[in-house]
Amino acid sequence: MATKGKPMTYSLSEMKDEFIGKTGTKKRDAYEHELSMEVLSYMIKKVRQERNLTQEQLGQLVGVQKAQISKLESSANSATIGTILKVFKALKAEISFHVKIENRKLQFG
Amino acid sequence: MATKGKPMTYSLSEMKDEFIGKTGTKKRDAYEHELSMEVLSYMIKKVRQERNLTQEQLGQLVGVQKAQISKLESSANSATIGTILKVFKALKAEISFHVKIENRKLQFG
DNA sequence: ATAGAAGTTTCTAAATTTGGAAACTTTTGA
DNA sequence: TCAAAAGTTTCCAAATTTAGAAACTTCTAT
Repeated sequence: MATKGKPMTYSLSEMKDEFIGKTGTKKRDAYEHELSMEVLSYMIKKVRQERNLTQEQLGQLVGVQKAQISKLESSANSATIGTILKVFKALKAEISFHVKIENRKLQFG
Repeated sequence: MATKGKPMTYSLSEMKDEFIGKTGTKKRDAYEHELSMEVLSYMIKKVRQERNLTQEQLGQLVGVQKAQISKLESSANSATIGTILKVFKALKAEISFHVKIENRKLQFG
């Protein structure tokens, strides 16, 4: 898709800034928060597929029925860290957490 | 601390391989699992300190009593993803998750 | 088109987390 | 040294997650 003069590639951050709002705005915060909420569900599913496993097979590896895998893949935000780690362990996948401290003043009171 | 001839710097992975065991060994797996279990607790505390907050102040930001913050900082593995995200949001910190798929065959049956 | 595989939803009970409140312990700074 | 601040632990109840089982829906390959 050609446009006139404007570069066609943006980094993900730049796109977020432009279309969603700069880091710190309410809209961006909400977006990032929702993104984080569902990213783990997506990851579990993605890795399972990468491993060519059905939910039932993964369930066996974890030691639960397929229904629990399905629920996790649809919404992991209410799952405990321990549960998530158990699943990734069964998938032979290493998960790591990275924290970035934003340069904004905290408000409270 | 000087030694003869041997380089003094290792990457974290190399050190893990040498002192704990290669990825895939039971010992390494156990280590990684335990590490993941507690890293979030550590991160919450670290970021809070980085922000120069007491547990009570962070509690106010999150909307809970300081006791809950203390419990989270001592053991986050049983907390839900949602709870963890709520705390990091209050700390104005972005958390991201990274998954690395290990190249090992899965066994099940 | 269709049957079976794969995935989703619902109901239920047990297990566990969340959070308050208060007592307790440790740390800190004067 | 000591009092106050900061952090931890315990008890309890409400809220929520976990998991099984089964019914239901969607997907897939023939």
